[in-house]
Amino acid sequence: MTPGPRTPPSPPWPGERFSHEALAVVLQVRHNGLHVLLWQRGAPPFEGRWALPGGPLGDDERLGASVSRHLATKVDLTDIAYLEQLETRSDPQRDPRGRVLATAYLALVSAGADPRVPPDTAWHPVGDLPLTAFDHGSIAESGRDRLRAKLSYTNIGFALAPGTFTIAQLRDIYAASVGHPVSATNLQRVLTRRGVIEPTTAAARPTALGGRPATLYRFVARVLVVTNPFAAFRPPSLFPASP
Amino acid sequence: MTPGPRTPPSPPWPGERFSHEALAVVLQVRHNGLHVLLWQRGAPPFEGRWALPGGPLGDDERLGASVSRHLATKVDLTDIAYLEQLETRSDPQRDPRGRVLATAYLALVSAGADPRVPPDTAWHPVGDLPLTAFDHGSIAESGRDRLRAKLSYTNIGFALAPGTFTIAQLRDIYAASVGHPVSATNLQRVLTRRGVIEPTTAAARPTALGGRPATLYRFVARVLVVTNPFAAFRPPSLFPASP
DNA sequence: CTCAGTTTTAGACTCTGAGGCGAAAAAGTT
DNA sequence: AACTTTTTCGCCTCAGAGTCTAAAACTGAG
Repeated sequence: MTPGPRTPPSPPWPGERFSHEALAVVLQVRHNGLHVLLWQRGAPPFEGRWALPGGPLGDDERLGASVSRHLATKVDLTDIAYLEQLETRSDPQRDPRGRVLATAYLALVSAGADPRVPPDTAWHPVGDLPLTAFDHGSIAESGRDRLRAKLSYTNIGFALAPGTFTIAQLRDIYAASVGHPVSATNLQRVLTRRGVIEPTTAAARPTALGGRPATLYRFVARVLVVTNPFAAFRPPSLFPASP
Repeated sequence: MTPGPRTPPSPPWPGERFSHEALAVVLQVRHNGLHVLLWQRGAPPFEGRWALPGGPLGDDERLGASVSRHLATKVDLTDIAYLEQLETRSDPQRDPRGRVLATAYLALVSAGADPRVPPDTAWHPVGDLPLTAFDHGSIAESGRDRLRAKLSYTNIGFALAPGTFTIAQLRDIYAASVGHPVSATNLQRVLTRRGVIEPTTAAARPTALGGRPATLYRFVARVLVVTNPFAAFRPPSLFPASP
């Protein structure tokens, strides 16, 4: 046997090398509003401004794993119900210290969960951000937009809602996320018809101050499923029948 | 005046540095099929296999510009009607020579254009790819899926169709892209109702062998516009009227 | 213990608009 | 005049919006 790899000597990779960081837009519905997790920088540049959690990509690490690792120090990992790559920013000027590429992820935390976060981090309403560092403000908005779009044609709500919930709770979660009122009646009908949510058998009630106890619902699947929206572009069910 | 920048001395950026390349999934409808532009590697690794066009990110270059630059050597720049970032691949093993991050872009070329390409590059049916190098096969499929999804809820067809076209031509383009037959009748009504296409006044006919001359249509806008699909999640038009 | 009040769910209707499907009409060519 | 291809029209279905009402199930007062 010839020892070592069989690959012929390959030329060194021609390009430059770049610093790279993984960032997370962590979103959660709290207090009937959509919030994003930010931490306040304690050192220049942008000292005092708020930044997305994240950090440098590890030597032998994939980007998704890197986000998870960095988030582990900010929020409990098990609280992240969904993670999806958003986009990669490459503006050479985006970091005044030098060039750093950044790949941003969208991370969702279920409502109700209240992970411990370090003292320098806090949840901010995504519609009313504080002064942000770098390009993190626009990245956060990009994450918010992605979530809003996906809410309408996927079951991504599973990552925002607790494991079991009433329609009223779900309405509040959706309303907070999309940024405008949502009809509970329509929401219930549309989501059940699509097969996205289902009532639990042991429909019970958690608490209230009088009033009919609500049925508890749950999401049928807890992985992303897109509902085929436009019949216009589905494969036709019927073809001109052969004579 | 104090000379030089005012920023206090900042610590060096902590992370490693990574090679980074920009790749393009260049799609075009040709011969009634959706094709992707690939070039055949002439050297290891993956010698003889087909790869996406692209190359190393430049020192002071943004990713989008890098794709354009690398494409310029493969196809005429002006033939790229649309460019959009797809995703960033970070598997440490994706290149056997060493770690290279790759950011892929989706690039669309209008049907009818026939850019000169170098001798080692060729168009391949995206539904029947040859042996591909690295993870380029799955990236190409990812681009195809993105295009298919966007065809249904955006006007992205403007980048696939020539400046002016008949409904029949457009039907063929859509059918080739989505991979199944499309009804010309429905396509015309849906796209005009959405305000995506419009008939040209000088509706004329190019050629045929008998038959009614077709009206020439054009896309109203040649930048991406998404049509708000789900009224379910639009802001409600009516509120419970105050008494 | 019962009854009134409250709160919320759940279901019944109707209405609208988008899209699917098929056939007739239009406008050329041979 | 026959043929061909495209356009246009009408009808049907279905998803979703919006409104209203009945029913359910709890709280608290009498």
